[in-house]
Parts: sequence; structure tokens; C-alpha cells
Amino acid sequence: MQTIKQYLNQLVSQALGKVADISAANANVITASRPEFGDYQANGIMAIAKQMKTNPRELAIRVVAELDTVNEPLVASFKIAGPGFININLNSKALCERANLIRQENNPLISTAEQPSTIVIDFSSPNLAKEMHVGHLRGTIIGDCLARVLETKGHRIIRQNHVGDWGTQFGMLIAYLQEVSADTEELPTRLADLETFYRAAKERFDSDPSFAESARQSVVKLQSGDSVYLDIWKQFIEESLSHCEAIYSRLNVTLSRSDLCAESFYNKELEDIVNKLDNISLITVSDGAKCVFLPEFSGKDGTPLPTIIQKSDGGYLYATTDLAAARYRYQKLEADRALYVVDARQSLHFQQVFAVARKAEFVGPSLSLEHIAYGTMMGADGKPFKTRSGGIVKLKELLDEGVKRAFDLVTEKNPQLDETLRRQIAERTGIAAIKYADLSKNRTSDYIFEWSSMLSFDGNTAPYLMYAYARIRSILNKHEVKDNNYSITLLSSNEERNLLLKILQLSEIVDAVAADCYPNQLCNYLYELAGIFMRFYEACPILQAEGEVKISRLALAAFTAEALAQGLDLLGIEPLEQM
RNA sequence: GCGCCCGUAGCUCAACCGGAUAGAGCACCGGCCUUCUAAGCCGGGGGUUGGAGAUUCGAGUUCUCCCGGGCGCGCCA
Repeated sequence: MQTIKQYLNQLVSQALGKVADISAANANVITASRPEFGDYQANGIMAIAKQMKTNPRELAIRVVAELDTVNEPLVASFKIAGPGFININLNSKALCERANLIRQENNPLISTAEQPSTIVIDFSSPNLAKEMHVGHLRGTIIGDCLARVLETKGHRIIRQNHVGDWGTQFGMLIAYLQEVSADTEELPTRLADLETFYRAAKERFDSDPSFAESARQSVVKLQSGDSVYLDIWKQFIEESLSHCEAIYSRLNVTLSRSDLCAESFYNKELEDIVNKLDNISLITVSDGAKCVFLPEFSGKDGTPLPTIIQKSDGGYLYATTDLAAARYRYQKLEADRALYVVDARQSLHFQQVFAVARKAEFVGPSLSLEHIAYGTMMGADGKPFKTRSGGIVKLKELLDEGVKRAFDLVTEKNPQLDETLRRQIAERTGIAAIKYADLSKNRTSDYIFEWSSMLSFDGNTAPYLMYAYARIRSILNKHEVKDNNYSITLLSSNEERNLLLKILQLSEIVDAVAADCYPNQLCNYLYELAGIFMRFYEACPILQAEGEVKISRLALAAFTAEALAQGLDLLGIEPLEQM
């Protein structure tokens, strides 16, 4: 089923195209910017009038005249306003019919794409040498949200967790592991606090030249495939992965073992990547390193910017790996889109990798390569984030703190609930609040890490949305009737009508997120939806109402719960029946 | 030096891709629980969208310059 916006845009665009005799006329229909303008508005008339060098109001009059020749049941009126806007009011009865069609005929609230495609999403991708910290939160949950959204749209989603499991630091860690304990049985204990382990190893590396030397030798042995070293490495990776999985599970993130595609997966491809680039004369050796110089990456003074593909000592770099990964997405995974949910600081790197990949035809034009960049985490002082001691905050610590605060709150609000239930509620709401605090911000801007805003439960937060859901469930549970038997038939108040229209717009927002990959749009929508529900809840008694009004309101409440649950699910947040 | 991103209310952020009177939350002030969960609802104050130009019916959004902040840029990932 088309969304209302799609439908109206098509309708008005066709009329506009007919009247203006322009084939690609876009009426640019959006939801009305103010309630007094109606439900939707067409903004495109003025742009076309300018193109035609004609009066926009006159053009609008002709478009509306054209629209009025069609008896369109969904639309109550088209009205011209201002310099040439067309304000659109919808027919309330038609809205009810549309809603009941979705509820009772098992049509999805979120429409699926006409053309399913294969989309690879690279996200989370922690470095397995260290423990996950708060900086990993964004990429992990934004990627997860996008995967859920695109999957719901009916696309084939291939999640790729491109974890860092290779390189010099693993030599250091293995050397340190051997030094402190020859017995690998102790590994889990040793690595219980991965971060501390890493720091200790780093300290040894920096302060003791002989240790640094043995670390370097470990790398060589590891890379040459020495079975003893490889074995330790594997155990190390395994242990570190189980740390990550514990976090994913708590965060309700849809990443599993089968989504793993570590850096080392591409090791055997790297030599070939360099050879292919060499064969087409893209490689220039500069100071002993193999580089690709592309004209689009030269500075204004003409000095070209290299993409280093192979170090002078023969080692490969992450550009090499990313080229192999891009080729894999195109050739093996046959993707139409490849999304890389990665920190914005790597945007130059991705521009270069994408350009080289295209130049070398590692990927064809059918694959869209997209860096889904997100902002850097800052401290409260606006400078790059560090704790007072100069360290980092572990992701686990943040989650624990969120759950603890949620437990205190639920205990204060609902002391009569038994403790097990309060613990469950706290786990859900605490973690949801943290995720939502991050997802609800525009991903491209840098963001401030603050305990207080991260762990807030008031206002525009996940608990607010979950609370709206719990209120509805509470009503529906009291009534004990199968929801879908009821129809939405009366929109006797503005609150009811606003709520219904908003629910029907979920699909429009999901389309926007699927196209542009901004989860905060979905958060904004859900916050507005919950807010409109709260107003409905205050203004319109449900269980106390009678007859058809009661039935219709119950159905509307059930429909709201459905929209909220689906929206929250796309954010990776599970609502509660009670809180 | 070159390049990318950002600057919106005291604080944290929106603003559907150039649209109509720039909106929320937090904080602050005032009202609403014998009626479906007060993690809520209603009301109030608070803005030269960093500054100056330009483009046009119309600019927070596009362009130029300036100021301020962040981040990248040859052998880490």
C-alpha cells in the first residue's frame, strides 16, 4: 500500500504535470507545517511556476481545478494559500477506512519496497584488542537500527561486523599474555578486564625495549602462520568476542556470529588487490610505499594526496583491506548498496577507498557505496571526550549505571511491585534510555557525552515512549477483548483525528529513514506520536465511554500500541506491559 | 598549509532536502491525581539561527568572505 504522502504527491504531481506540460513535475507534498494549513501541503507549484515564468497563484488555481475534476475520496479539499501553496485536507472517514483496512485485513502498517534490494551494512566493528567503550555505542545501535528498518522494508540485509582482529597490537597482547601466564587455561580470568590488560601490555611495550622486540616478533610469527601463536591469537579473539556478544545481547542488537567478517578474513585477498592495481598502472611507488594517486585528491597547490596500499616493509593497511571488502560486497555478496556505519573522521579514507575501488573496477556502477558517518563524541567541555583521569568509560559501566538509576526510579514510582519485576523493568528502561539518547540525535553532528542526558527518563526519552505503550496495554488488558475485532469509526475530537493520522504516517517516516539513514527522524516521529497519544489519553476517556465511541477509542488505542511497538522495535527497543 | 564537519533559547537538540509565525526536552515559574499508570497533562517566560554580504516571491537550510570550535591529511586502524 502506498503511503498517503506518496499517493498525494503522485496525485498532485500528475495534475501539475498535465497543467504545466512538464513531464517530471514534482508537487513536493509534505506533511503540513502548521495544523491550520490542513493535513498535507504541496510546495512544488511555486518552483514550477518560476520555471515557466508564470504567476504561481494562477498556476495553483489551474492545478486545483484539474484536481477537482477527479472525485478523490481520500481528499476533503484542496485549498490555495499564500504565494501558491496547495493545502490538502483529508477526509476523516477515508482515514478510518484506511486504518481498518490495515488492522483487519492484515496489511502491514509499514509498506514494503516495490523493488527489494541487497544491502550490506557494516557496523559496530569494534577492535578486539580492547574492551568496548562508550564510543562504540553509536555505530553499533545506528547500524542495528538501519538494519532493522531496511529489513522491515523487505530488503535482503547482510550484516557485516568487520571487527579488528589483526595487526601489530595483537603481537603485543600475545607477547604480554605469554609473559604473565604461560597457561592459556587462565585466559578468561586474565581477560576479564580487557581494558586493563591492554593498558598493562601497552605500558610494557612503551617502557621495555626487549618486550617491544618480542612483541614485534610475535607479530611476525603470527602473520607467518606459526601454529602456536595462531592458537593463542584465536583464543584471545574468542574471549574478546564473548565480551562483545554480552554487550550486544544486553543492547538487543541483532548481531551474531554469522555476521562476523573480521579484518583477517581478507588477508588472503590483499596481495591480489595490490597486483590488480599494479596491472592497471594505478600504483606509484613513493618512498618505498605503494600508493595510488588520484587527481581528485590533490590539494590546491597541486600536491597529490596518496592512498597508501602497501607499506615499504611489505605490510598492508586498512585501505587495502577495505578495498578487498568492497570487492567482496560487489562480487560475492552481489550488493546493491553497501553502507558503512563508521565515525565521520574516516570520511576522507572512505572517499579514497570508494574512488580507488571504482577506478580499479573492484565494484561496478550498480553498487552504491555509502559512508554513513556519525559525529565524534565530546566531553562536557566540548573537547574530545575523556574521563577526569584521562581514560575512557566502558560501555558496560554506562549500561550498569543506566540500569541502576532505572531501578531506583521504578522502586520510587512503584514500590509495590516485587523486586524481580522491578529488576526486569529497570534493565529494559535503563538500556532503552541510553540507546534512545543516542539514536535521537542527528548522527552527523558531534555529540556531548554526559551521564545526565544519557540517563534521563523524563521528556523526550525512551521511557516516555514505553510509558505511553504501557498505559495503552493497561487499558487493553482491563477490557479483555480481542483488539482487531473493533473498528475505528468515529473521530469526534481533534485528539482522535490527530492520533489516527499520525499513526498512518509511520510508514512515511520509515521510508525517509530507509533512504537517508537518519534514525533520529524515527525518534522524532515516535516522540510526537506518543505525545499526541498522551493528549488523547487526557482528553478522551476510553473505558468510561459508551457504545460506538468506546469501541472506536479502544481500537484507536490498540492501533497506537501497534505503531509504537513497531516503531520501537525498529529502534531496537522492547516495550513493557507494565512500568 | 590543504581539505572535511559544525556553530540555532542558559544547557542538550529538532526543523521532512529552499516554504508560510524557527520547534521540543532539561532547567526555572504557575496550575492539574476520590475518574483508564503524574516516568504524565495544561499554561508562562526565554531567539538578530556566530557575523557580514549575495542569489529570489521566500534562506537556519544555497554561494562568497570573516570569526570561533572539532576532525582529518605517506607507511596505526
